[in-house]
Amino acid sequence: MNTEPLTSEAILDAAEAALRRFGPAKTSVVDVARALEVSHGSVYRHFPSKAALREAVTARWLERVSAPLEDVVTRPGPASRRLRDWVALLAATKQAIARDEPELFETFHQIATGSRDVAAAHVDHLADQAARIVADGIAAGEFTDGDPAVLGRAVLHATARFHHPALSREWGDPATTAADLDAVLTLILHGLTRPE
Amino acid sequence: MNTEPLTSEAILDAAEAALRRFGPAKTSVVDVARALEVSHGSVYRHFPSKAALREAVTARWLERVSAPLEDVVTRPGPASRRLRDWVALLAATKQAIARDEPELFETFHQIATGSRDVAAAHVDHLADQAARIVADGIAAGEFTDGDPAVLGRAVLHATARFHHPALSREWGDPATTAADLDAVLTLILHGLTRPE
DNA sequence: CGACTGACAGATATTGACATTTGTCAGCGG
DNA sequence: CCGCTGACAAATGTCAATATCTGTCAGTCG
Repeated sequence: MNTEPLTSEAILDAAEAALRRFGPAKTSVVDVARALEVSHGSVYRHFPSKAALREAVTARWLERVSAPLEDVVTRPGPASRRLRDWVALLAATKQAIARDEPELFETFHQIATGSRDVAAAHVDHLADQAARIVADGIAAGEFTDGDPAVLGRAVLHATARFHHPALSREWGDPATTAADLDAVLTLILHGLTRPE
Repeated sequence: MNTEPLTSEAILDAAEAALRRFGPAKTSVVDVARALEVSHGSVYRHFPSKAALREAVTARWLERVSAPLEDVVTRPGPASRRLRDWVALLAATKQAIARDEPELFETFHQIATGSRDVAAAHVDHLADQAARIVADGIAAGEFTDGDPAVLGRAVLHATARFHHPALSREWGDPATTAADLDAVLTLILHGLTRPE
């Protein structure tokens, strides 16, 4: 048969492919093992449970979501522009996946609501990225003073409607959604209160 | 038997009581009719379907949510204070119901996701209330210029995490949640950009 | 020896016969 | 007449028998 050794990476690839094809409800560990032409017992040598396997798939997938965002965080330019682009990219990415890969998106959402750890780590990661842009803006004198950690978290919360999976049903027409997000971003950047 | 005529209001009362007692999944039209000591056929003379009946219950219940908010909209005082209180009251009301009346809350959420009309009307109503406070603030020179309708909607969207039923799972500790909402409200009212 | 298998027990999901519910309507009674 | 009833068909829900799946582990193979 196959002389290649079975790796965790190969299992993750097969698991992701199976989740894409069958969806979270219809994907069994046996399905994944069958695709790799091994017994399902072998899969359990690499992952302690089905839940752990699905979490690993989700973690890897979330990493692929946040990696391109990192570029926006570290690139040069005004913080206000980068914060706008960062949120817009985050929202566009999540919305595109919800539209084009509903199976994987549902898996992610299920795990995010089920086991808190993976989701919480992702949220912390995003909040940190936002906080770093805010910190840059404060350092450059572009933004008003404040705790970057608190402000980054607030930016993420204020834009939750446009990137939180639980609200994917609200994402109707992309143009309207983009306009609504733009209004919220303008509100965050300018604020309501008139400067003295 | 009972000589009183059967009214839509009486049916709504009975339906709400039944939903509270049995929950949305276990409440049948027959249950509602039995409580009123009529046949279930009579209920269908007042509401064309079970879905319509549940929507009517939800609409009446949503009205009871937004009525107290109206007081905050029309009362005197600075717009910034009223906007803060309005959002805080909206969030606190939704969160209290999610905690204390999970049955009714689940019914509402189910209908909100299922049939768009009732939910959309409620969202429009709330956006309008926010817009009126914003309009007051602009008229008083307290807020910067802008379209109140757009800004009211943006305020509702930016605070969705704290009152949208789909995100009720995120409402963990009330103190932390209140602090997070406070950070978002401060962000909205002050904005990030430093005034020149 | 270490990676893998395959049989196994307990947990979970599927199926299909059965019961309840939704929604309609002809007709009863005030 | 008008509001209500109750019998009914179709849709939906329930439940127990059955099948599949998860997770374990003693044993096989290279």
